[in-house]
Amino acid sequence: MAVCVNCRHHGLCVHRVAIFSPLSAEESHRVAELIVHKEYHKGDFIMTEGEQLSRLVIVQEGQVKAFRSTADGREQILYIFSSGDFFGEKNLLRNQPASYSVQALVDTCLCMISRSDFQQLLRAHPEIGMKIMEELCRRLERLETAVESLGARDGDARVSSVLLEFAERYGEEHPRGVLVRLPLSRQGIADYVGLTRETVSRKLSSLQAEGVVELIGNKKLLIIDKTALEMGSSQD
Amino acid sequence: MAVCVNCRHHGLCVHRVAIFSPLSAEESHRVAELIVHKEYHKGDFIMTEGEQLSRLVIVQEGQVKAFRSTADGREQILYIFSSGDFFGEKNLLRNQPASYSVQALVDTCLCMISRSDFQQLLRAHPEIGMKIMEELCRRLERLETAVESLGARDGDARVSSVLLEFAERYGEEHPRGVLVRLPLSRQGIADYVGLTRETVSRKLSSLQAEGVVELIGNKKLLIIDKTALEMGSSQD
DNA sequence: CGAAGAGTTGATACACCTCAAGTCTTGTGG
DNA sequence: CCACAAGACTTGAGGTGTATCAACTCTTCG
Repeated sequence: MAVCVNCRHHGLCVHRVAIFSPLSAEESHRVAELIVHKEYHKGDFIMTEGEQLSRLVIVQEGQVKAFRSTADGREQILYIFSSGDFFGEKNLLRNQPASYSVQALVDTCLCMISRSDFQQLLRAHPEIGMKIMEELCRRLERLETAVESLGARDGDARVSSVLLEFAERYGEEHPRGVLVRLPLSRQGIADYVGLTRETVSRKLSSLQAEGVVELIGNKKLLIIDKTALEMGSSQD
Repeated sequence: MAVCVNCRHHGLCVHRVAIFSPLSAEESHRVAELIVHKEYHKGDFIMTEGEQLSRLVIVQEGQVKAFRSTADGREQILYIFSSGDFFGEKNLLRNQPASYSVQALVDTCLCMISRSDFQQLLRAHPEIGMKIMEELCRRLERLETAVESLGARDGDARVSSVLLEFAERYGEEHPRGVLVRLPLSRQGIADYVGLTRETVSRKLSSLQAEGVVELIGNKKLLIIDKTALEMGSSQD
């Protein structure tokens, strides 16, 4: 694992991260000194449930999934972290082992700050604490929505709303709708919305048959009738 | 709604709340001056999804449920807040409308601090911010577990784990096991674990038939074989 | 004591899972 | 650049757990 190529080419990774926005230019440079870079390949594990982590990890480039494994071999995906997102804060703030595993979805470059540097930074800049709090609140709200989805909505609604979520985060304009590059495989989507691979496949096929979406290979999808998805995602 | 009787009888409610523990005795008294008390009866709504709240709310005495309502009339309970817990922080930190409704499960006394007083307090005592962050992390972890439960475990496992959760929080020693005062009705438990009233009832009956628990009326339950629940909660 | 609400139990329906076969996609080496 | 193999995805048939609907019982409280 070499030093991150991106950081050398594209300037300081510190600038990509919202929680460090309160820092001045000079301070950013000083923080950049504290950062360790690491590259991972698609499929590599970055951390494992139960592990005692001692760094804050920031996604510089790429995409990772955070998930829990159940006794019977299923996975439940909790978060998808992309460029600018961070994780490991729980371990630093409460000195607790990781509550989920993290695995690279594509080749990924990460930035890491040691516990002591992070805590010093927090003390020196309380506004960073505020930024982190805001992010934790955003994350709480996402999980609240996930709980509502998994607990009170049927499969169709869950698939519709995950497509809308992906469109929001990874979609781009297209003459006939919104083109979405899916961050997850069918199995991954299934692990995210609490269904099986086969069921997700069927739901997507019927959305296509209804003319709501168009499947483009396995990694892309075109949303033609966004309104239909919005109707469907809030359950009939 | 009169001034809270409990606060007058039992001293300052500020002392019950972990996030204010960094305050000195003198400061606690000053904070107590800022607090408004309100009483609610069982069933009263304390806040409603979408509402723009302008106070931090602390549960002084009693119990409330936080939940979301779906279009088809189902409810998904997200949290049960008891004495010492707080809510509304999301609205104050990010200036966002409430993402859930809150309703009193029993007669309840609440303490409220205005947005501006709270923000002043946060600025003056960054350690309070740290305490809040810790609590947010705890809440995140609870929701992560809930997502795993709802997404990847079957009904039996969910009922077993909710019983263990209640035992942890509301259980008391008993010669034959752990006696649990249930904070929720059957419908409430169903809304918490994503099942229906009838299914919860059946699961509880069969746990009783297996000798794992003993139902005592509708509001109490004796856990006889805790190990069996622990086995069952992690799925077979 | 009676009525209303909460809980239980049974019968049936249906959504999703499981298992299995087949197809499409992707990446690799000749 | 094509051929092939491995992996990912799709589709079908059948089984299962949970929802639904309905009748009934228990609890609570005026």
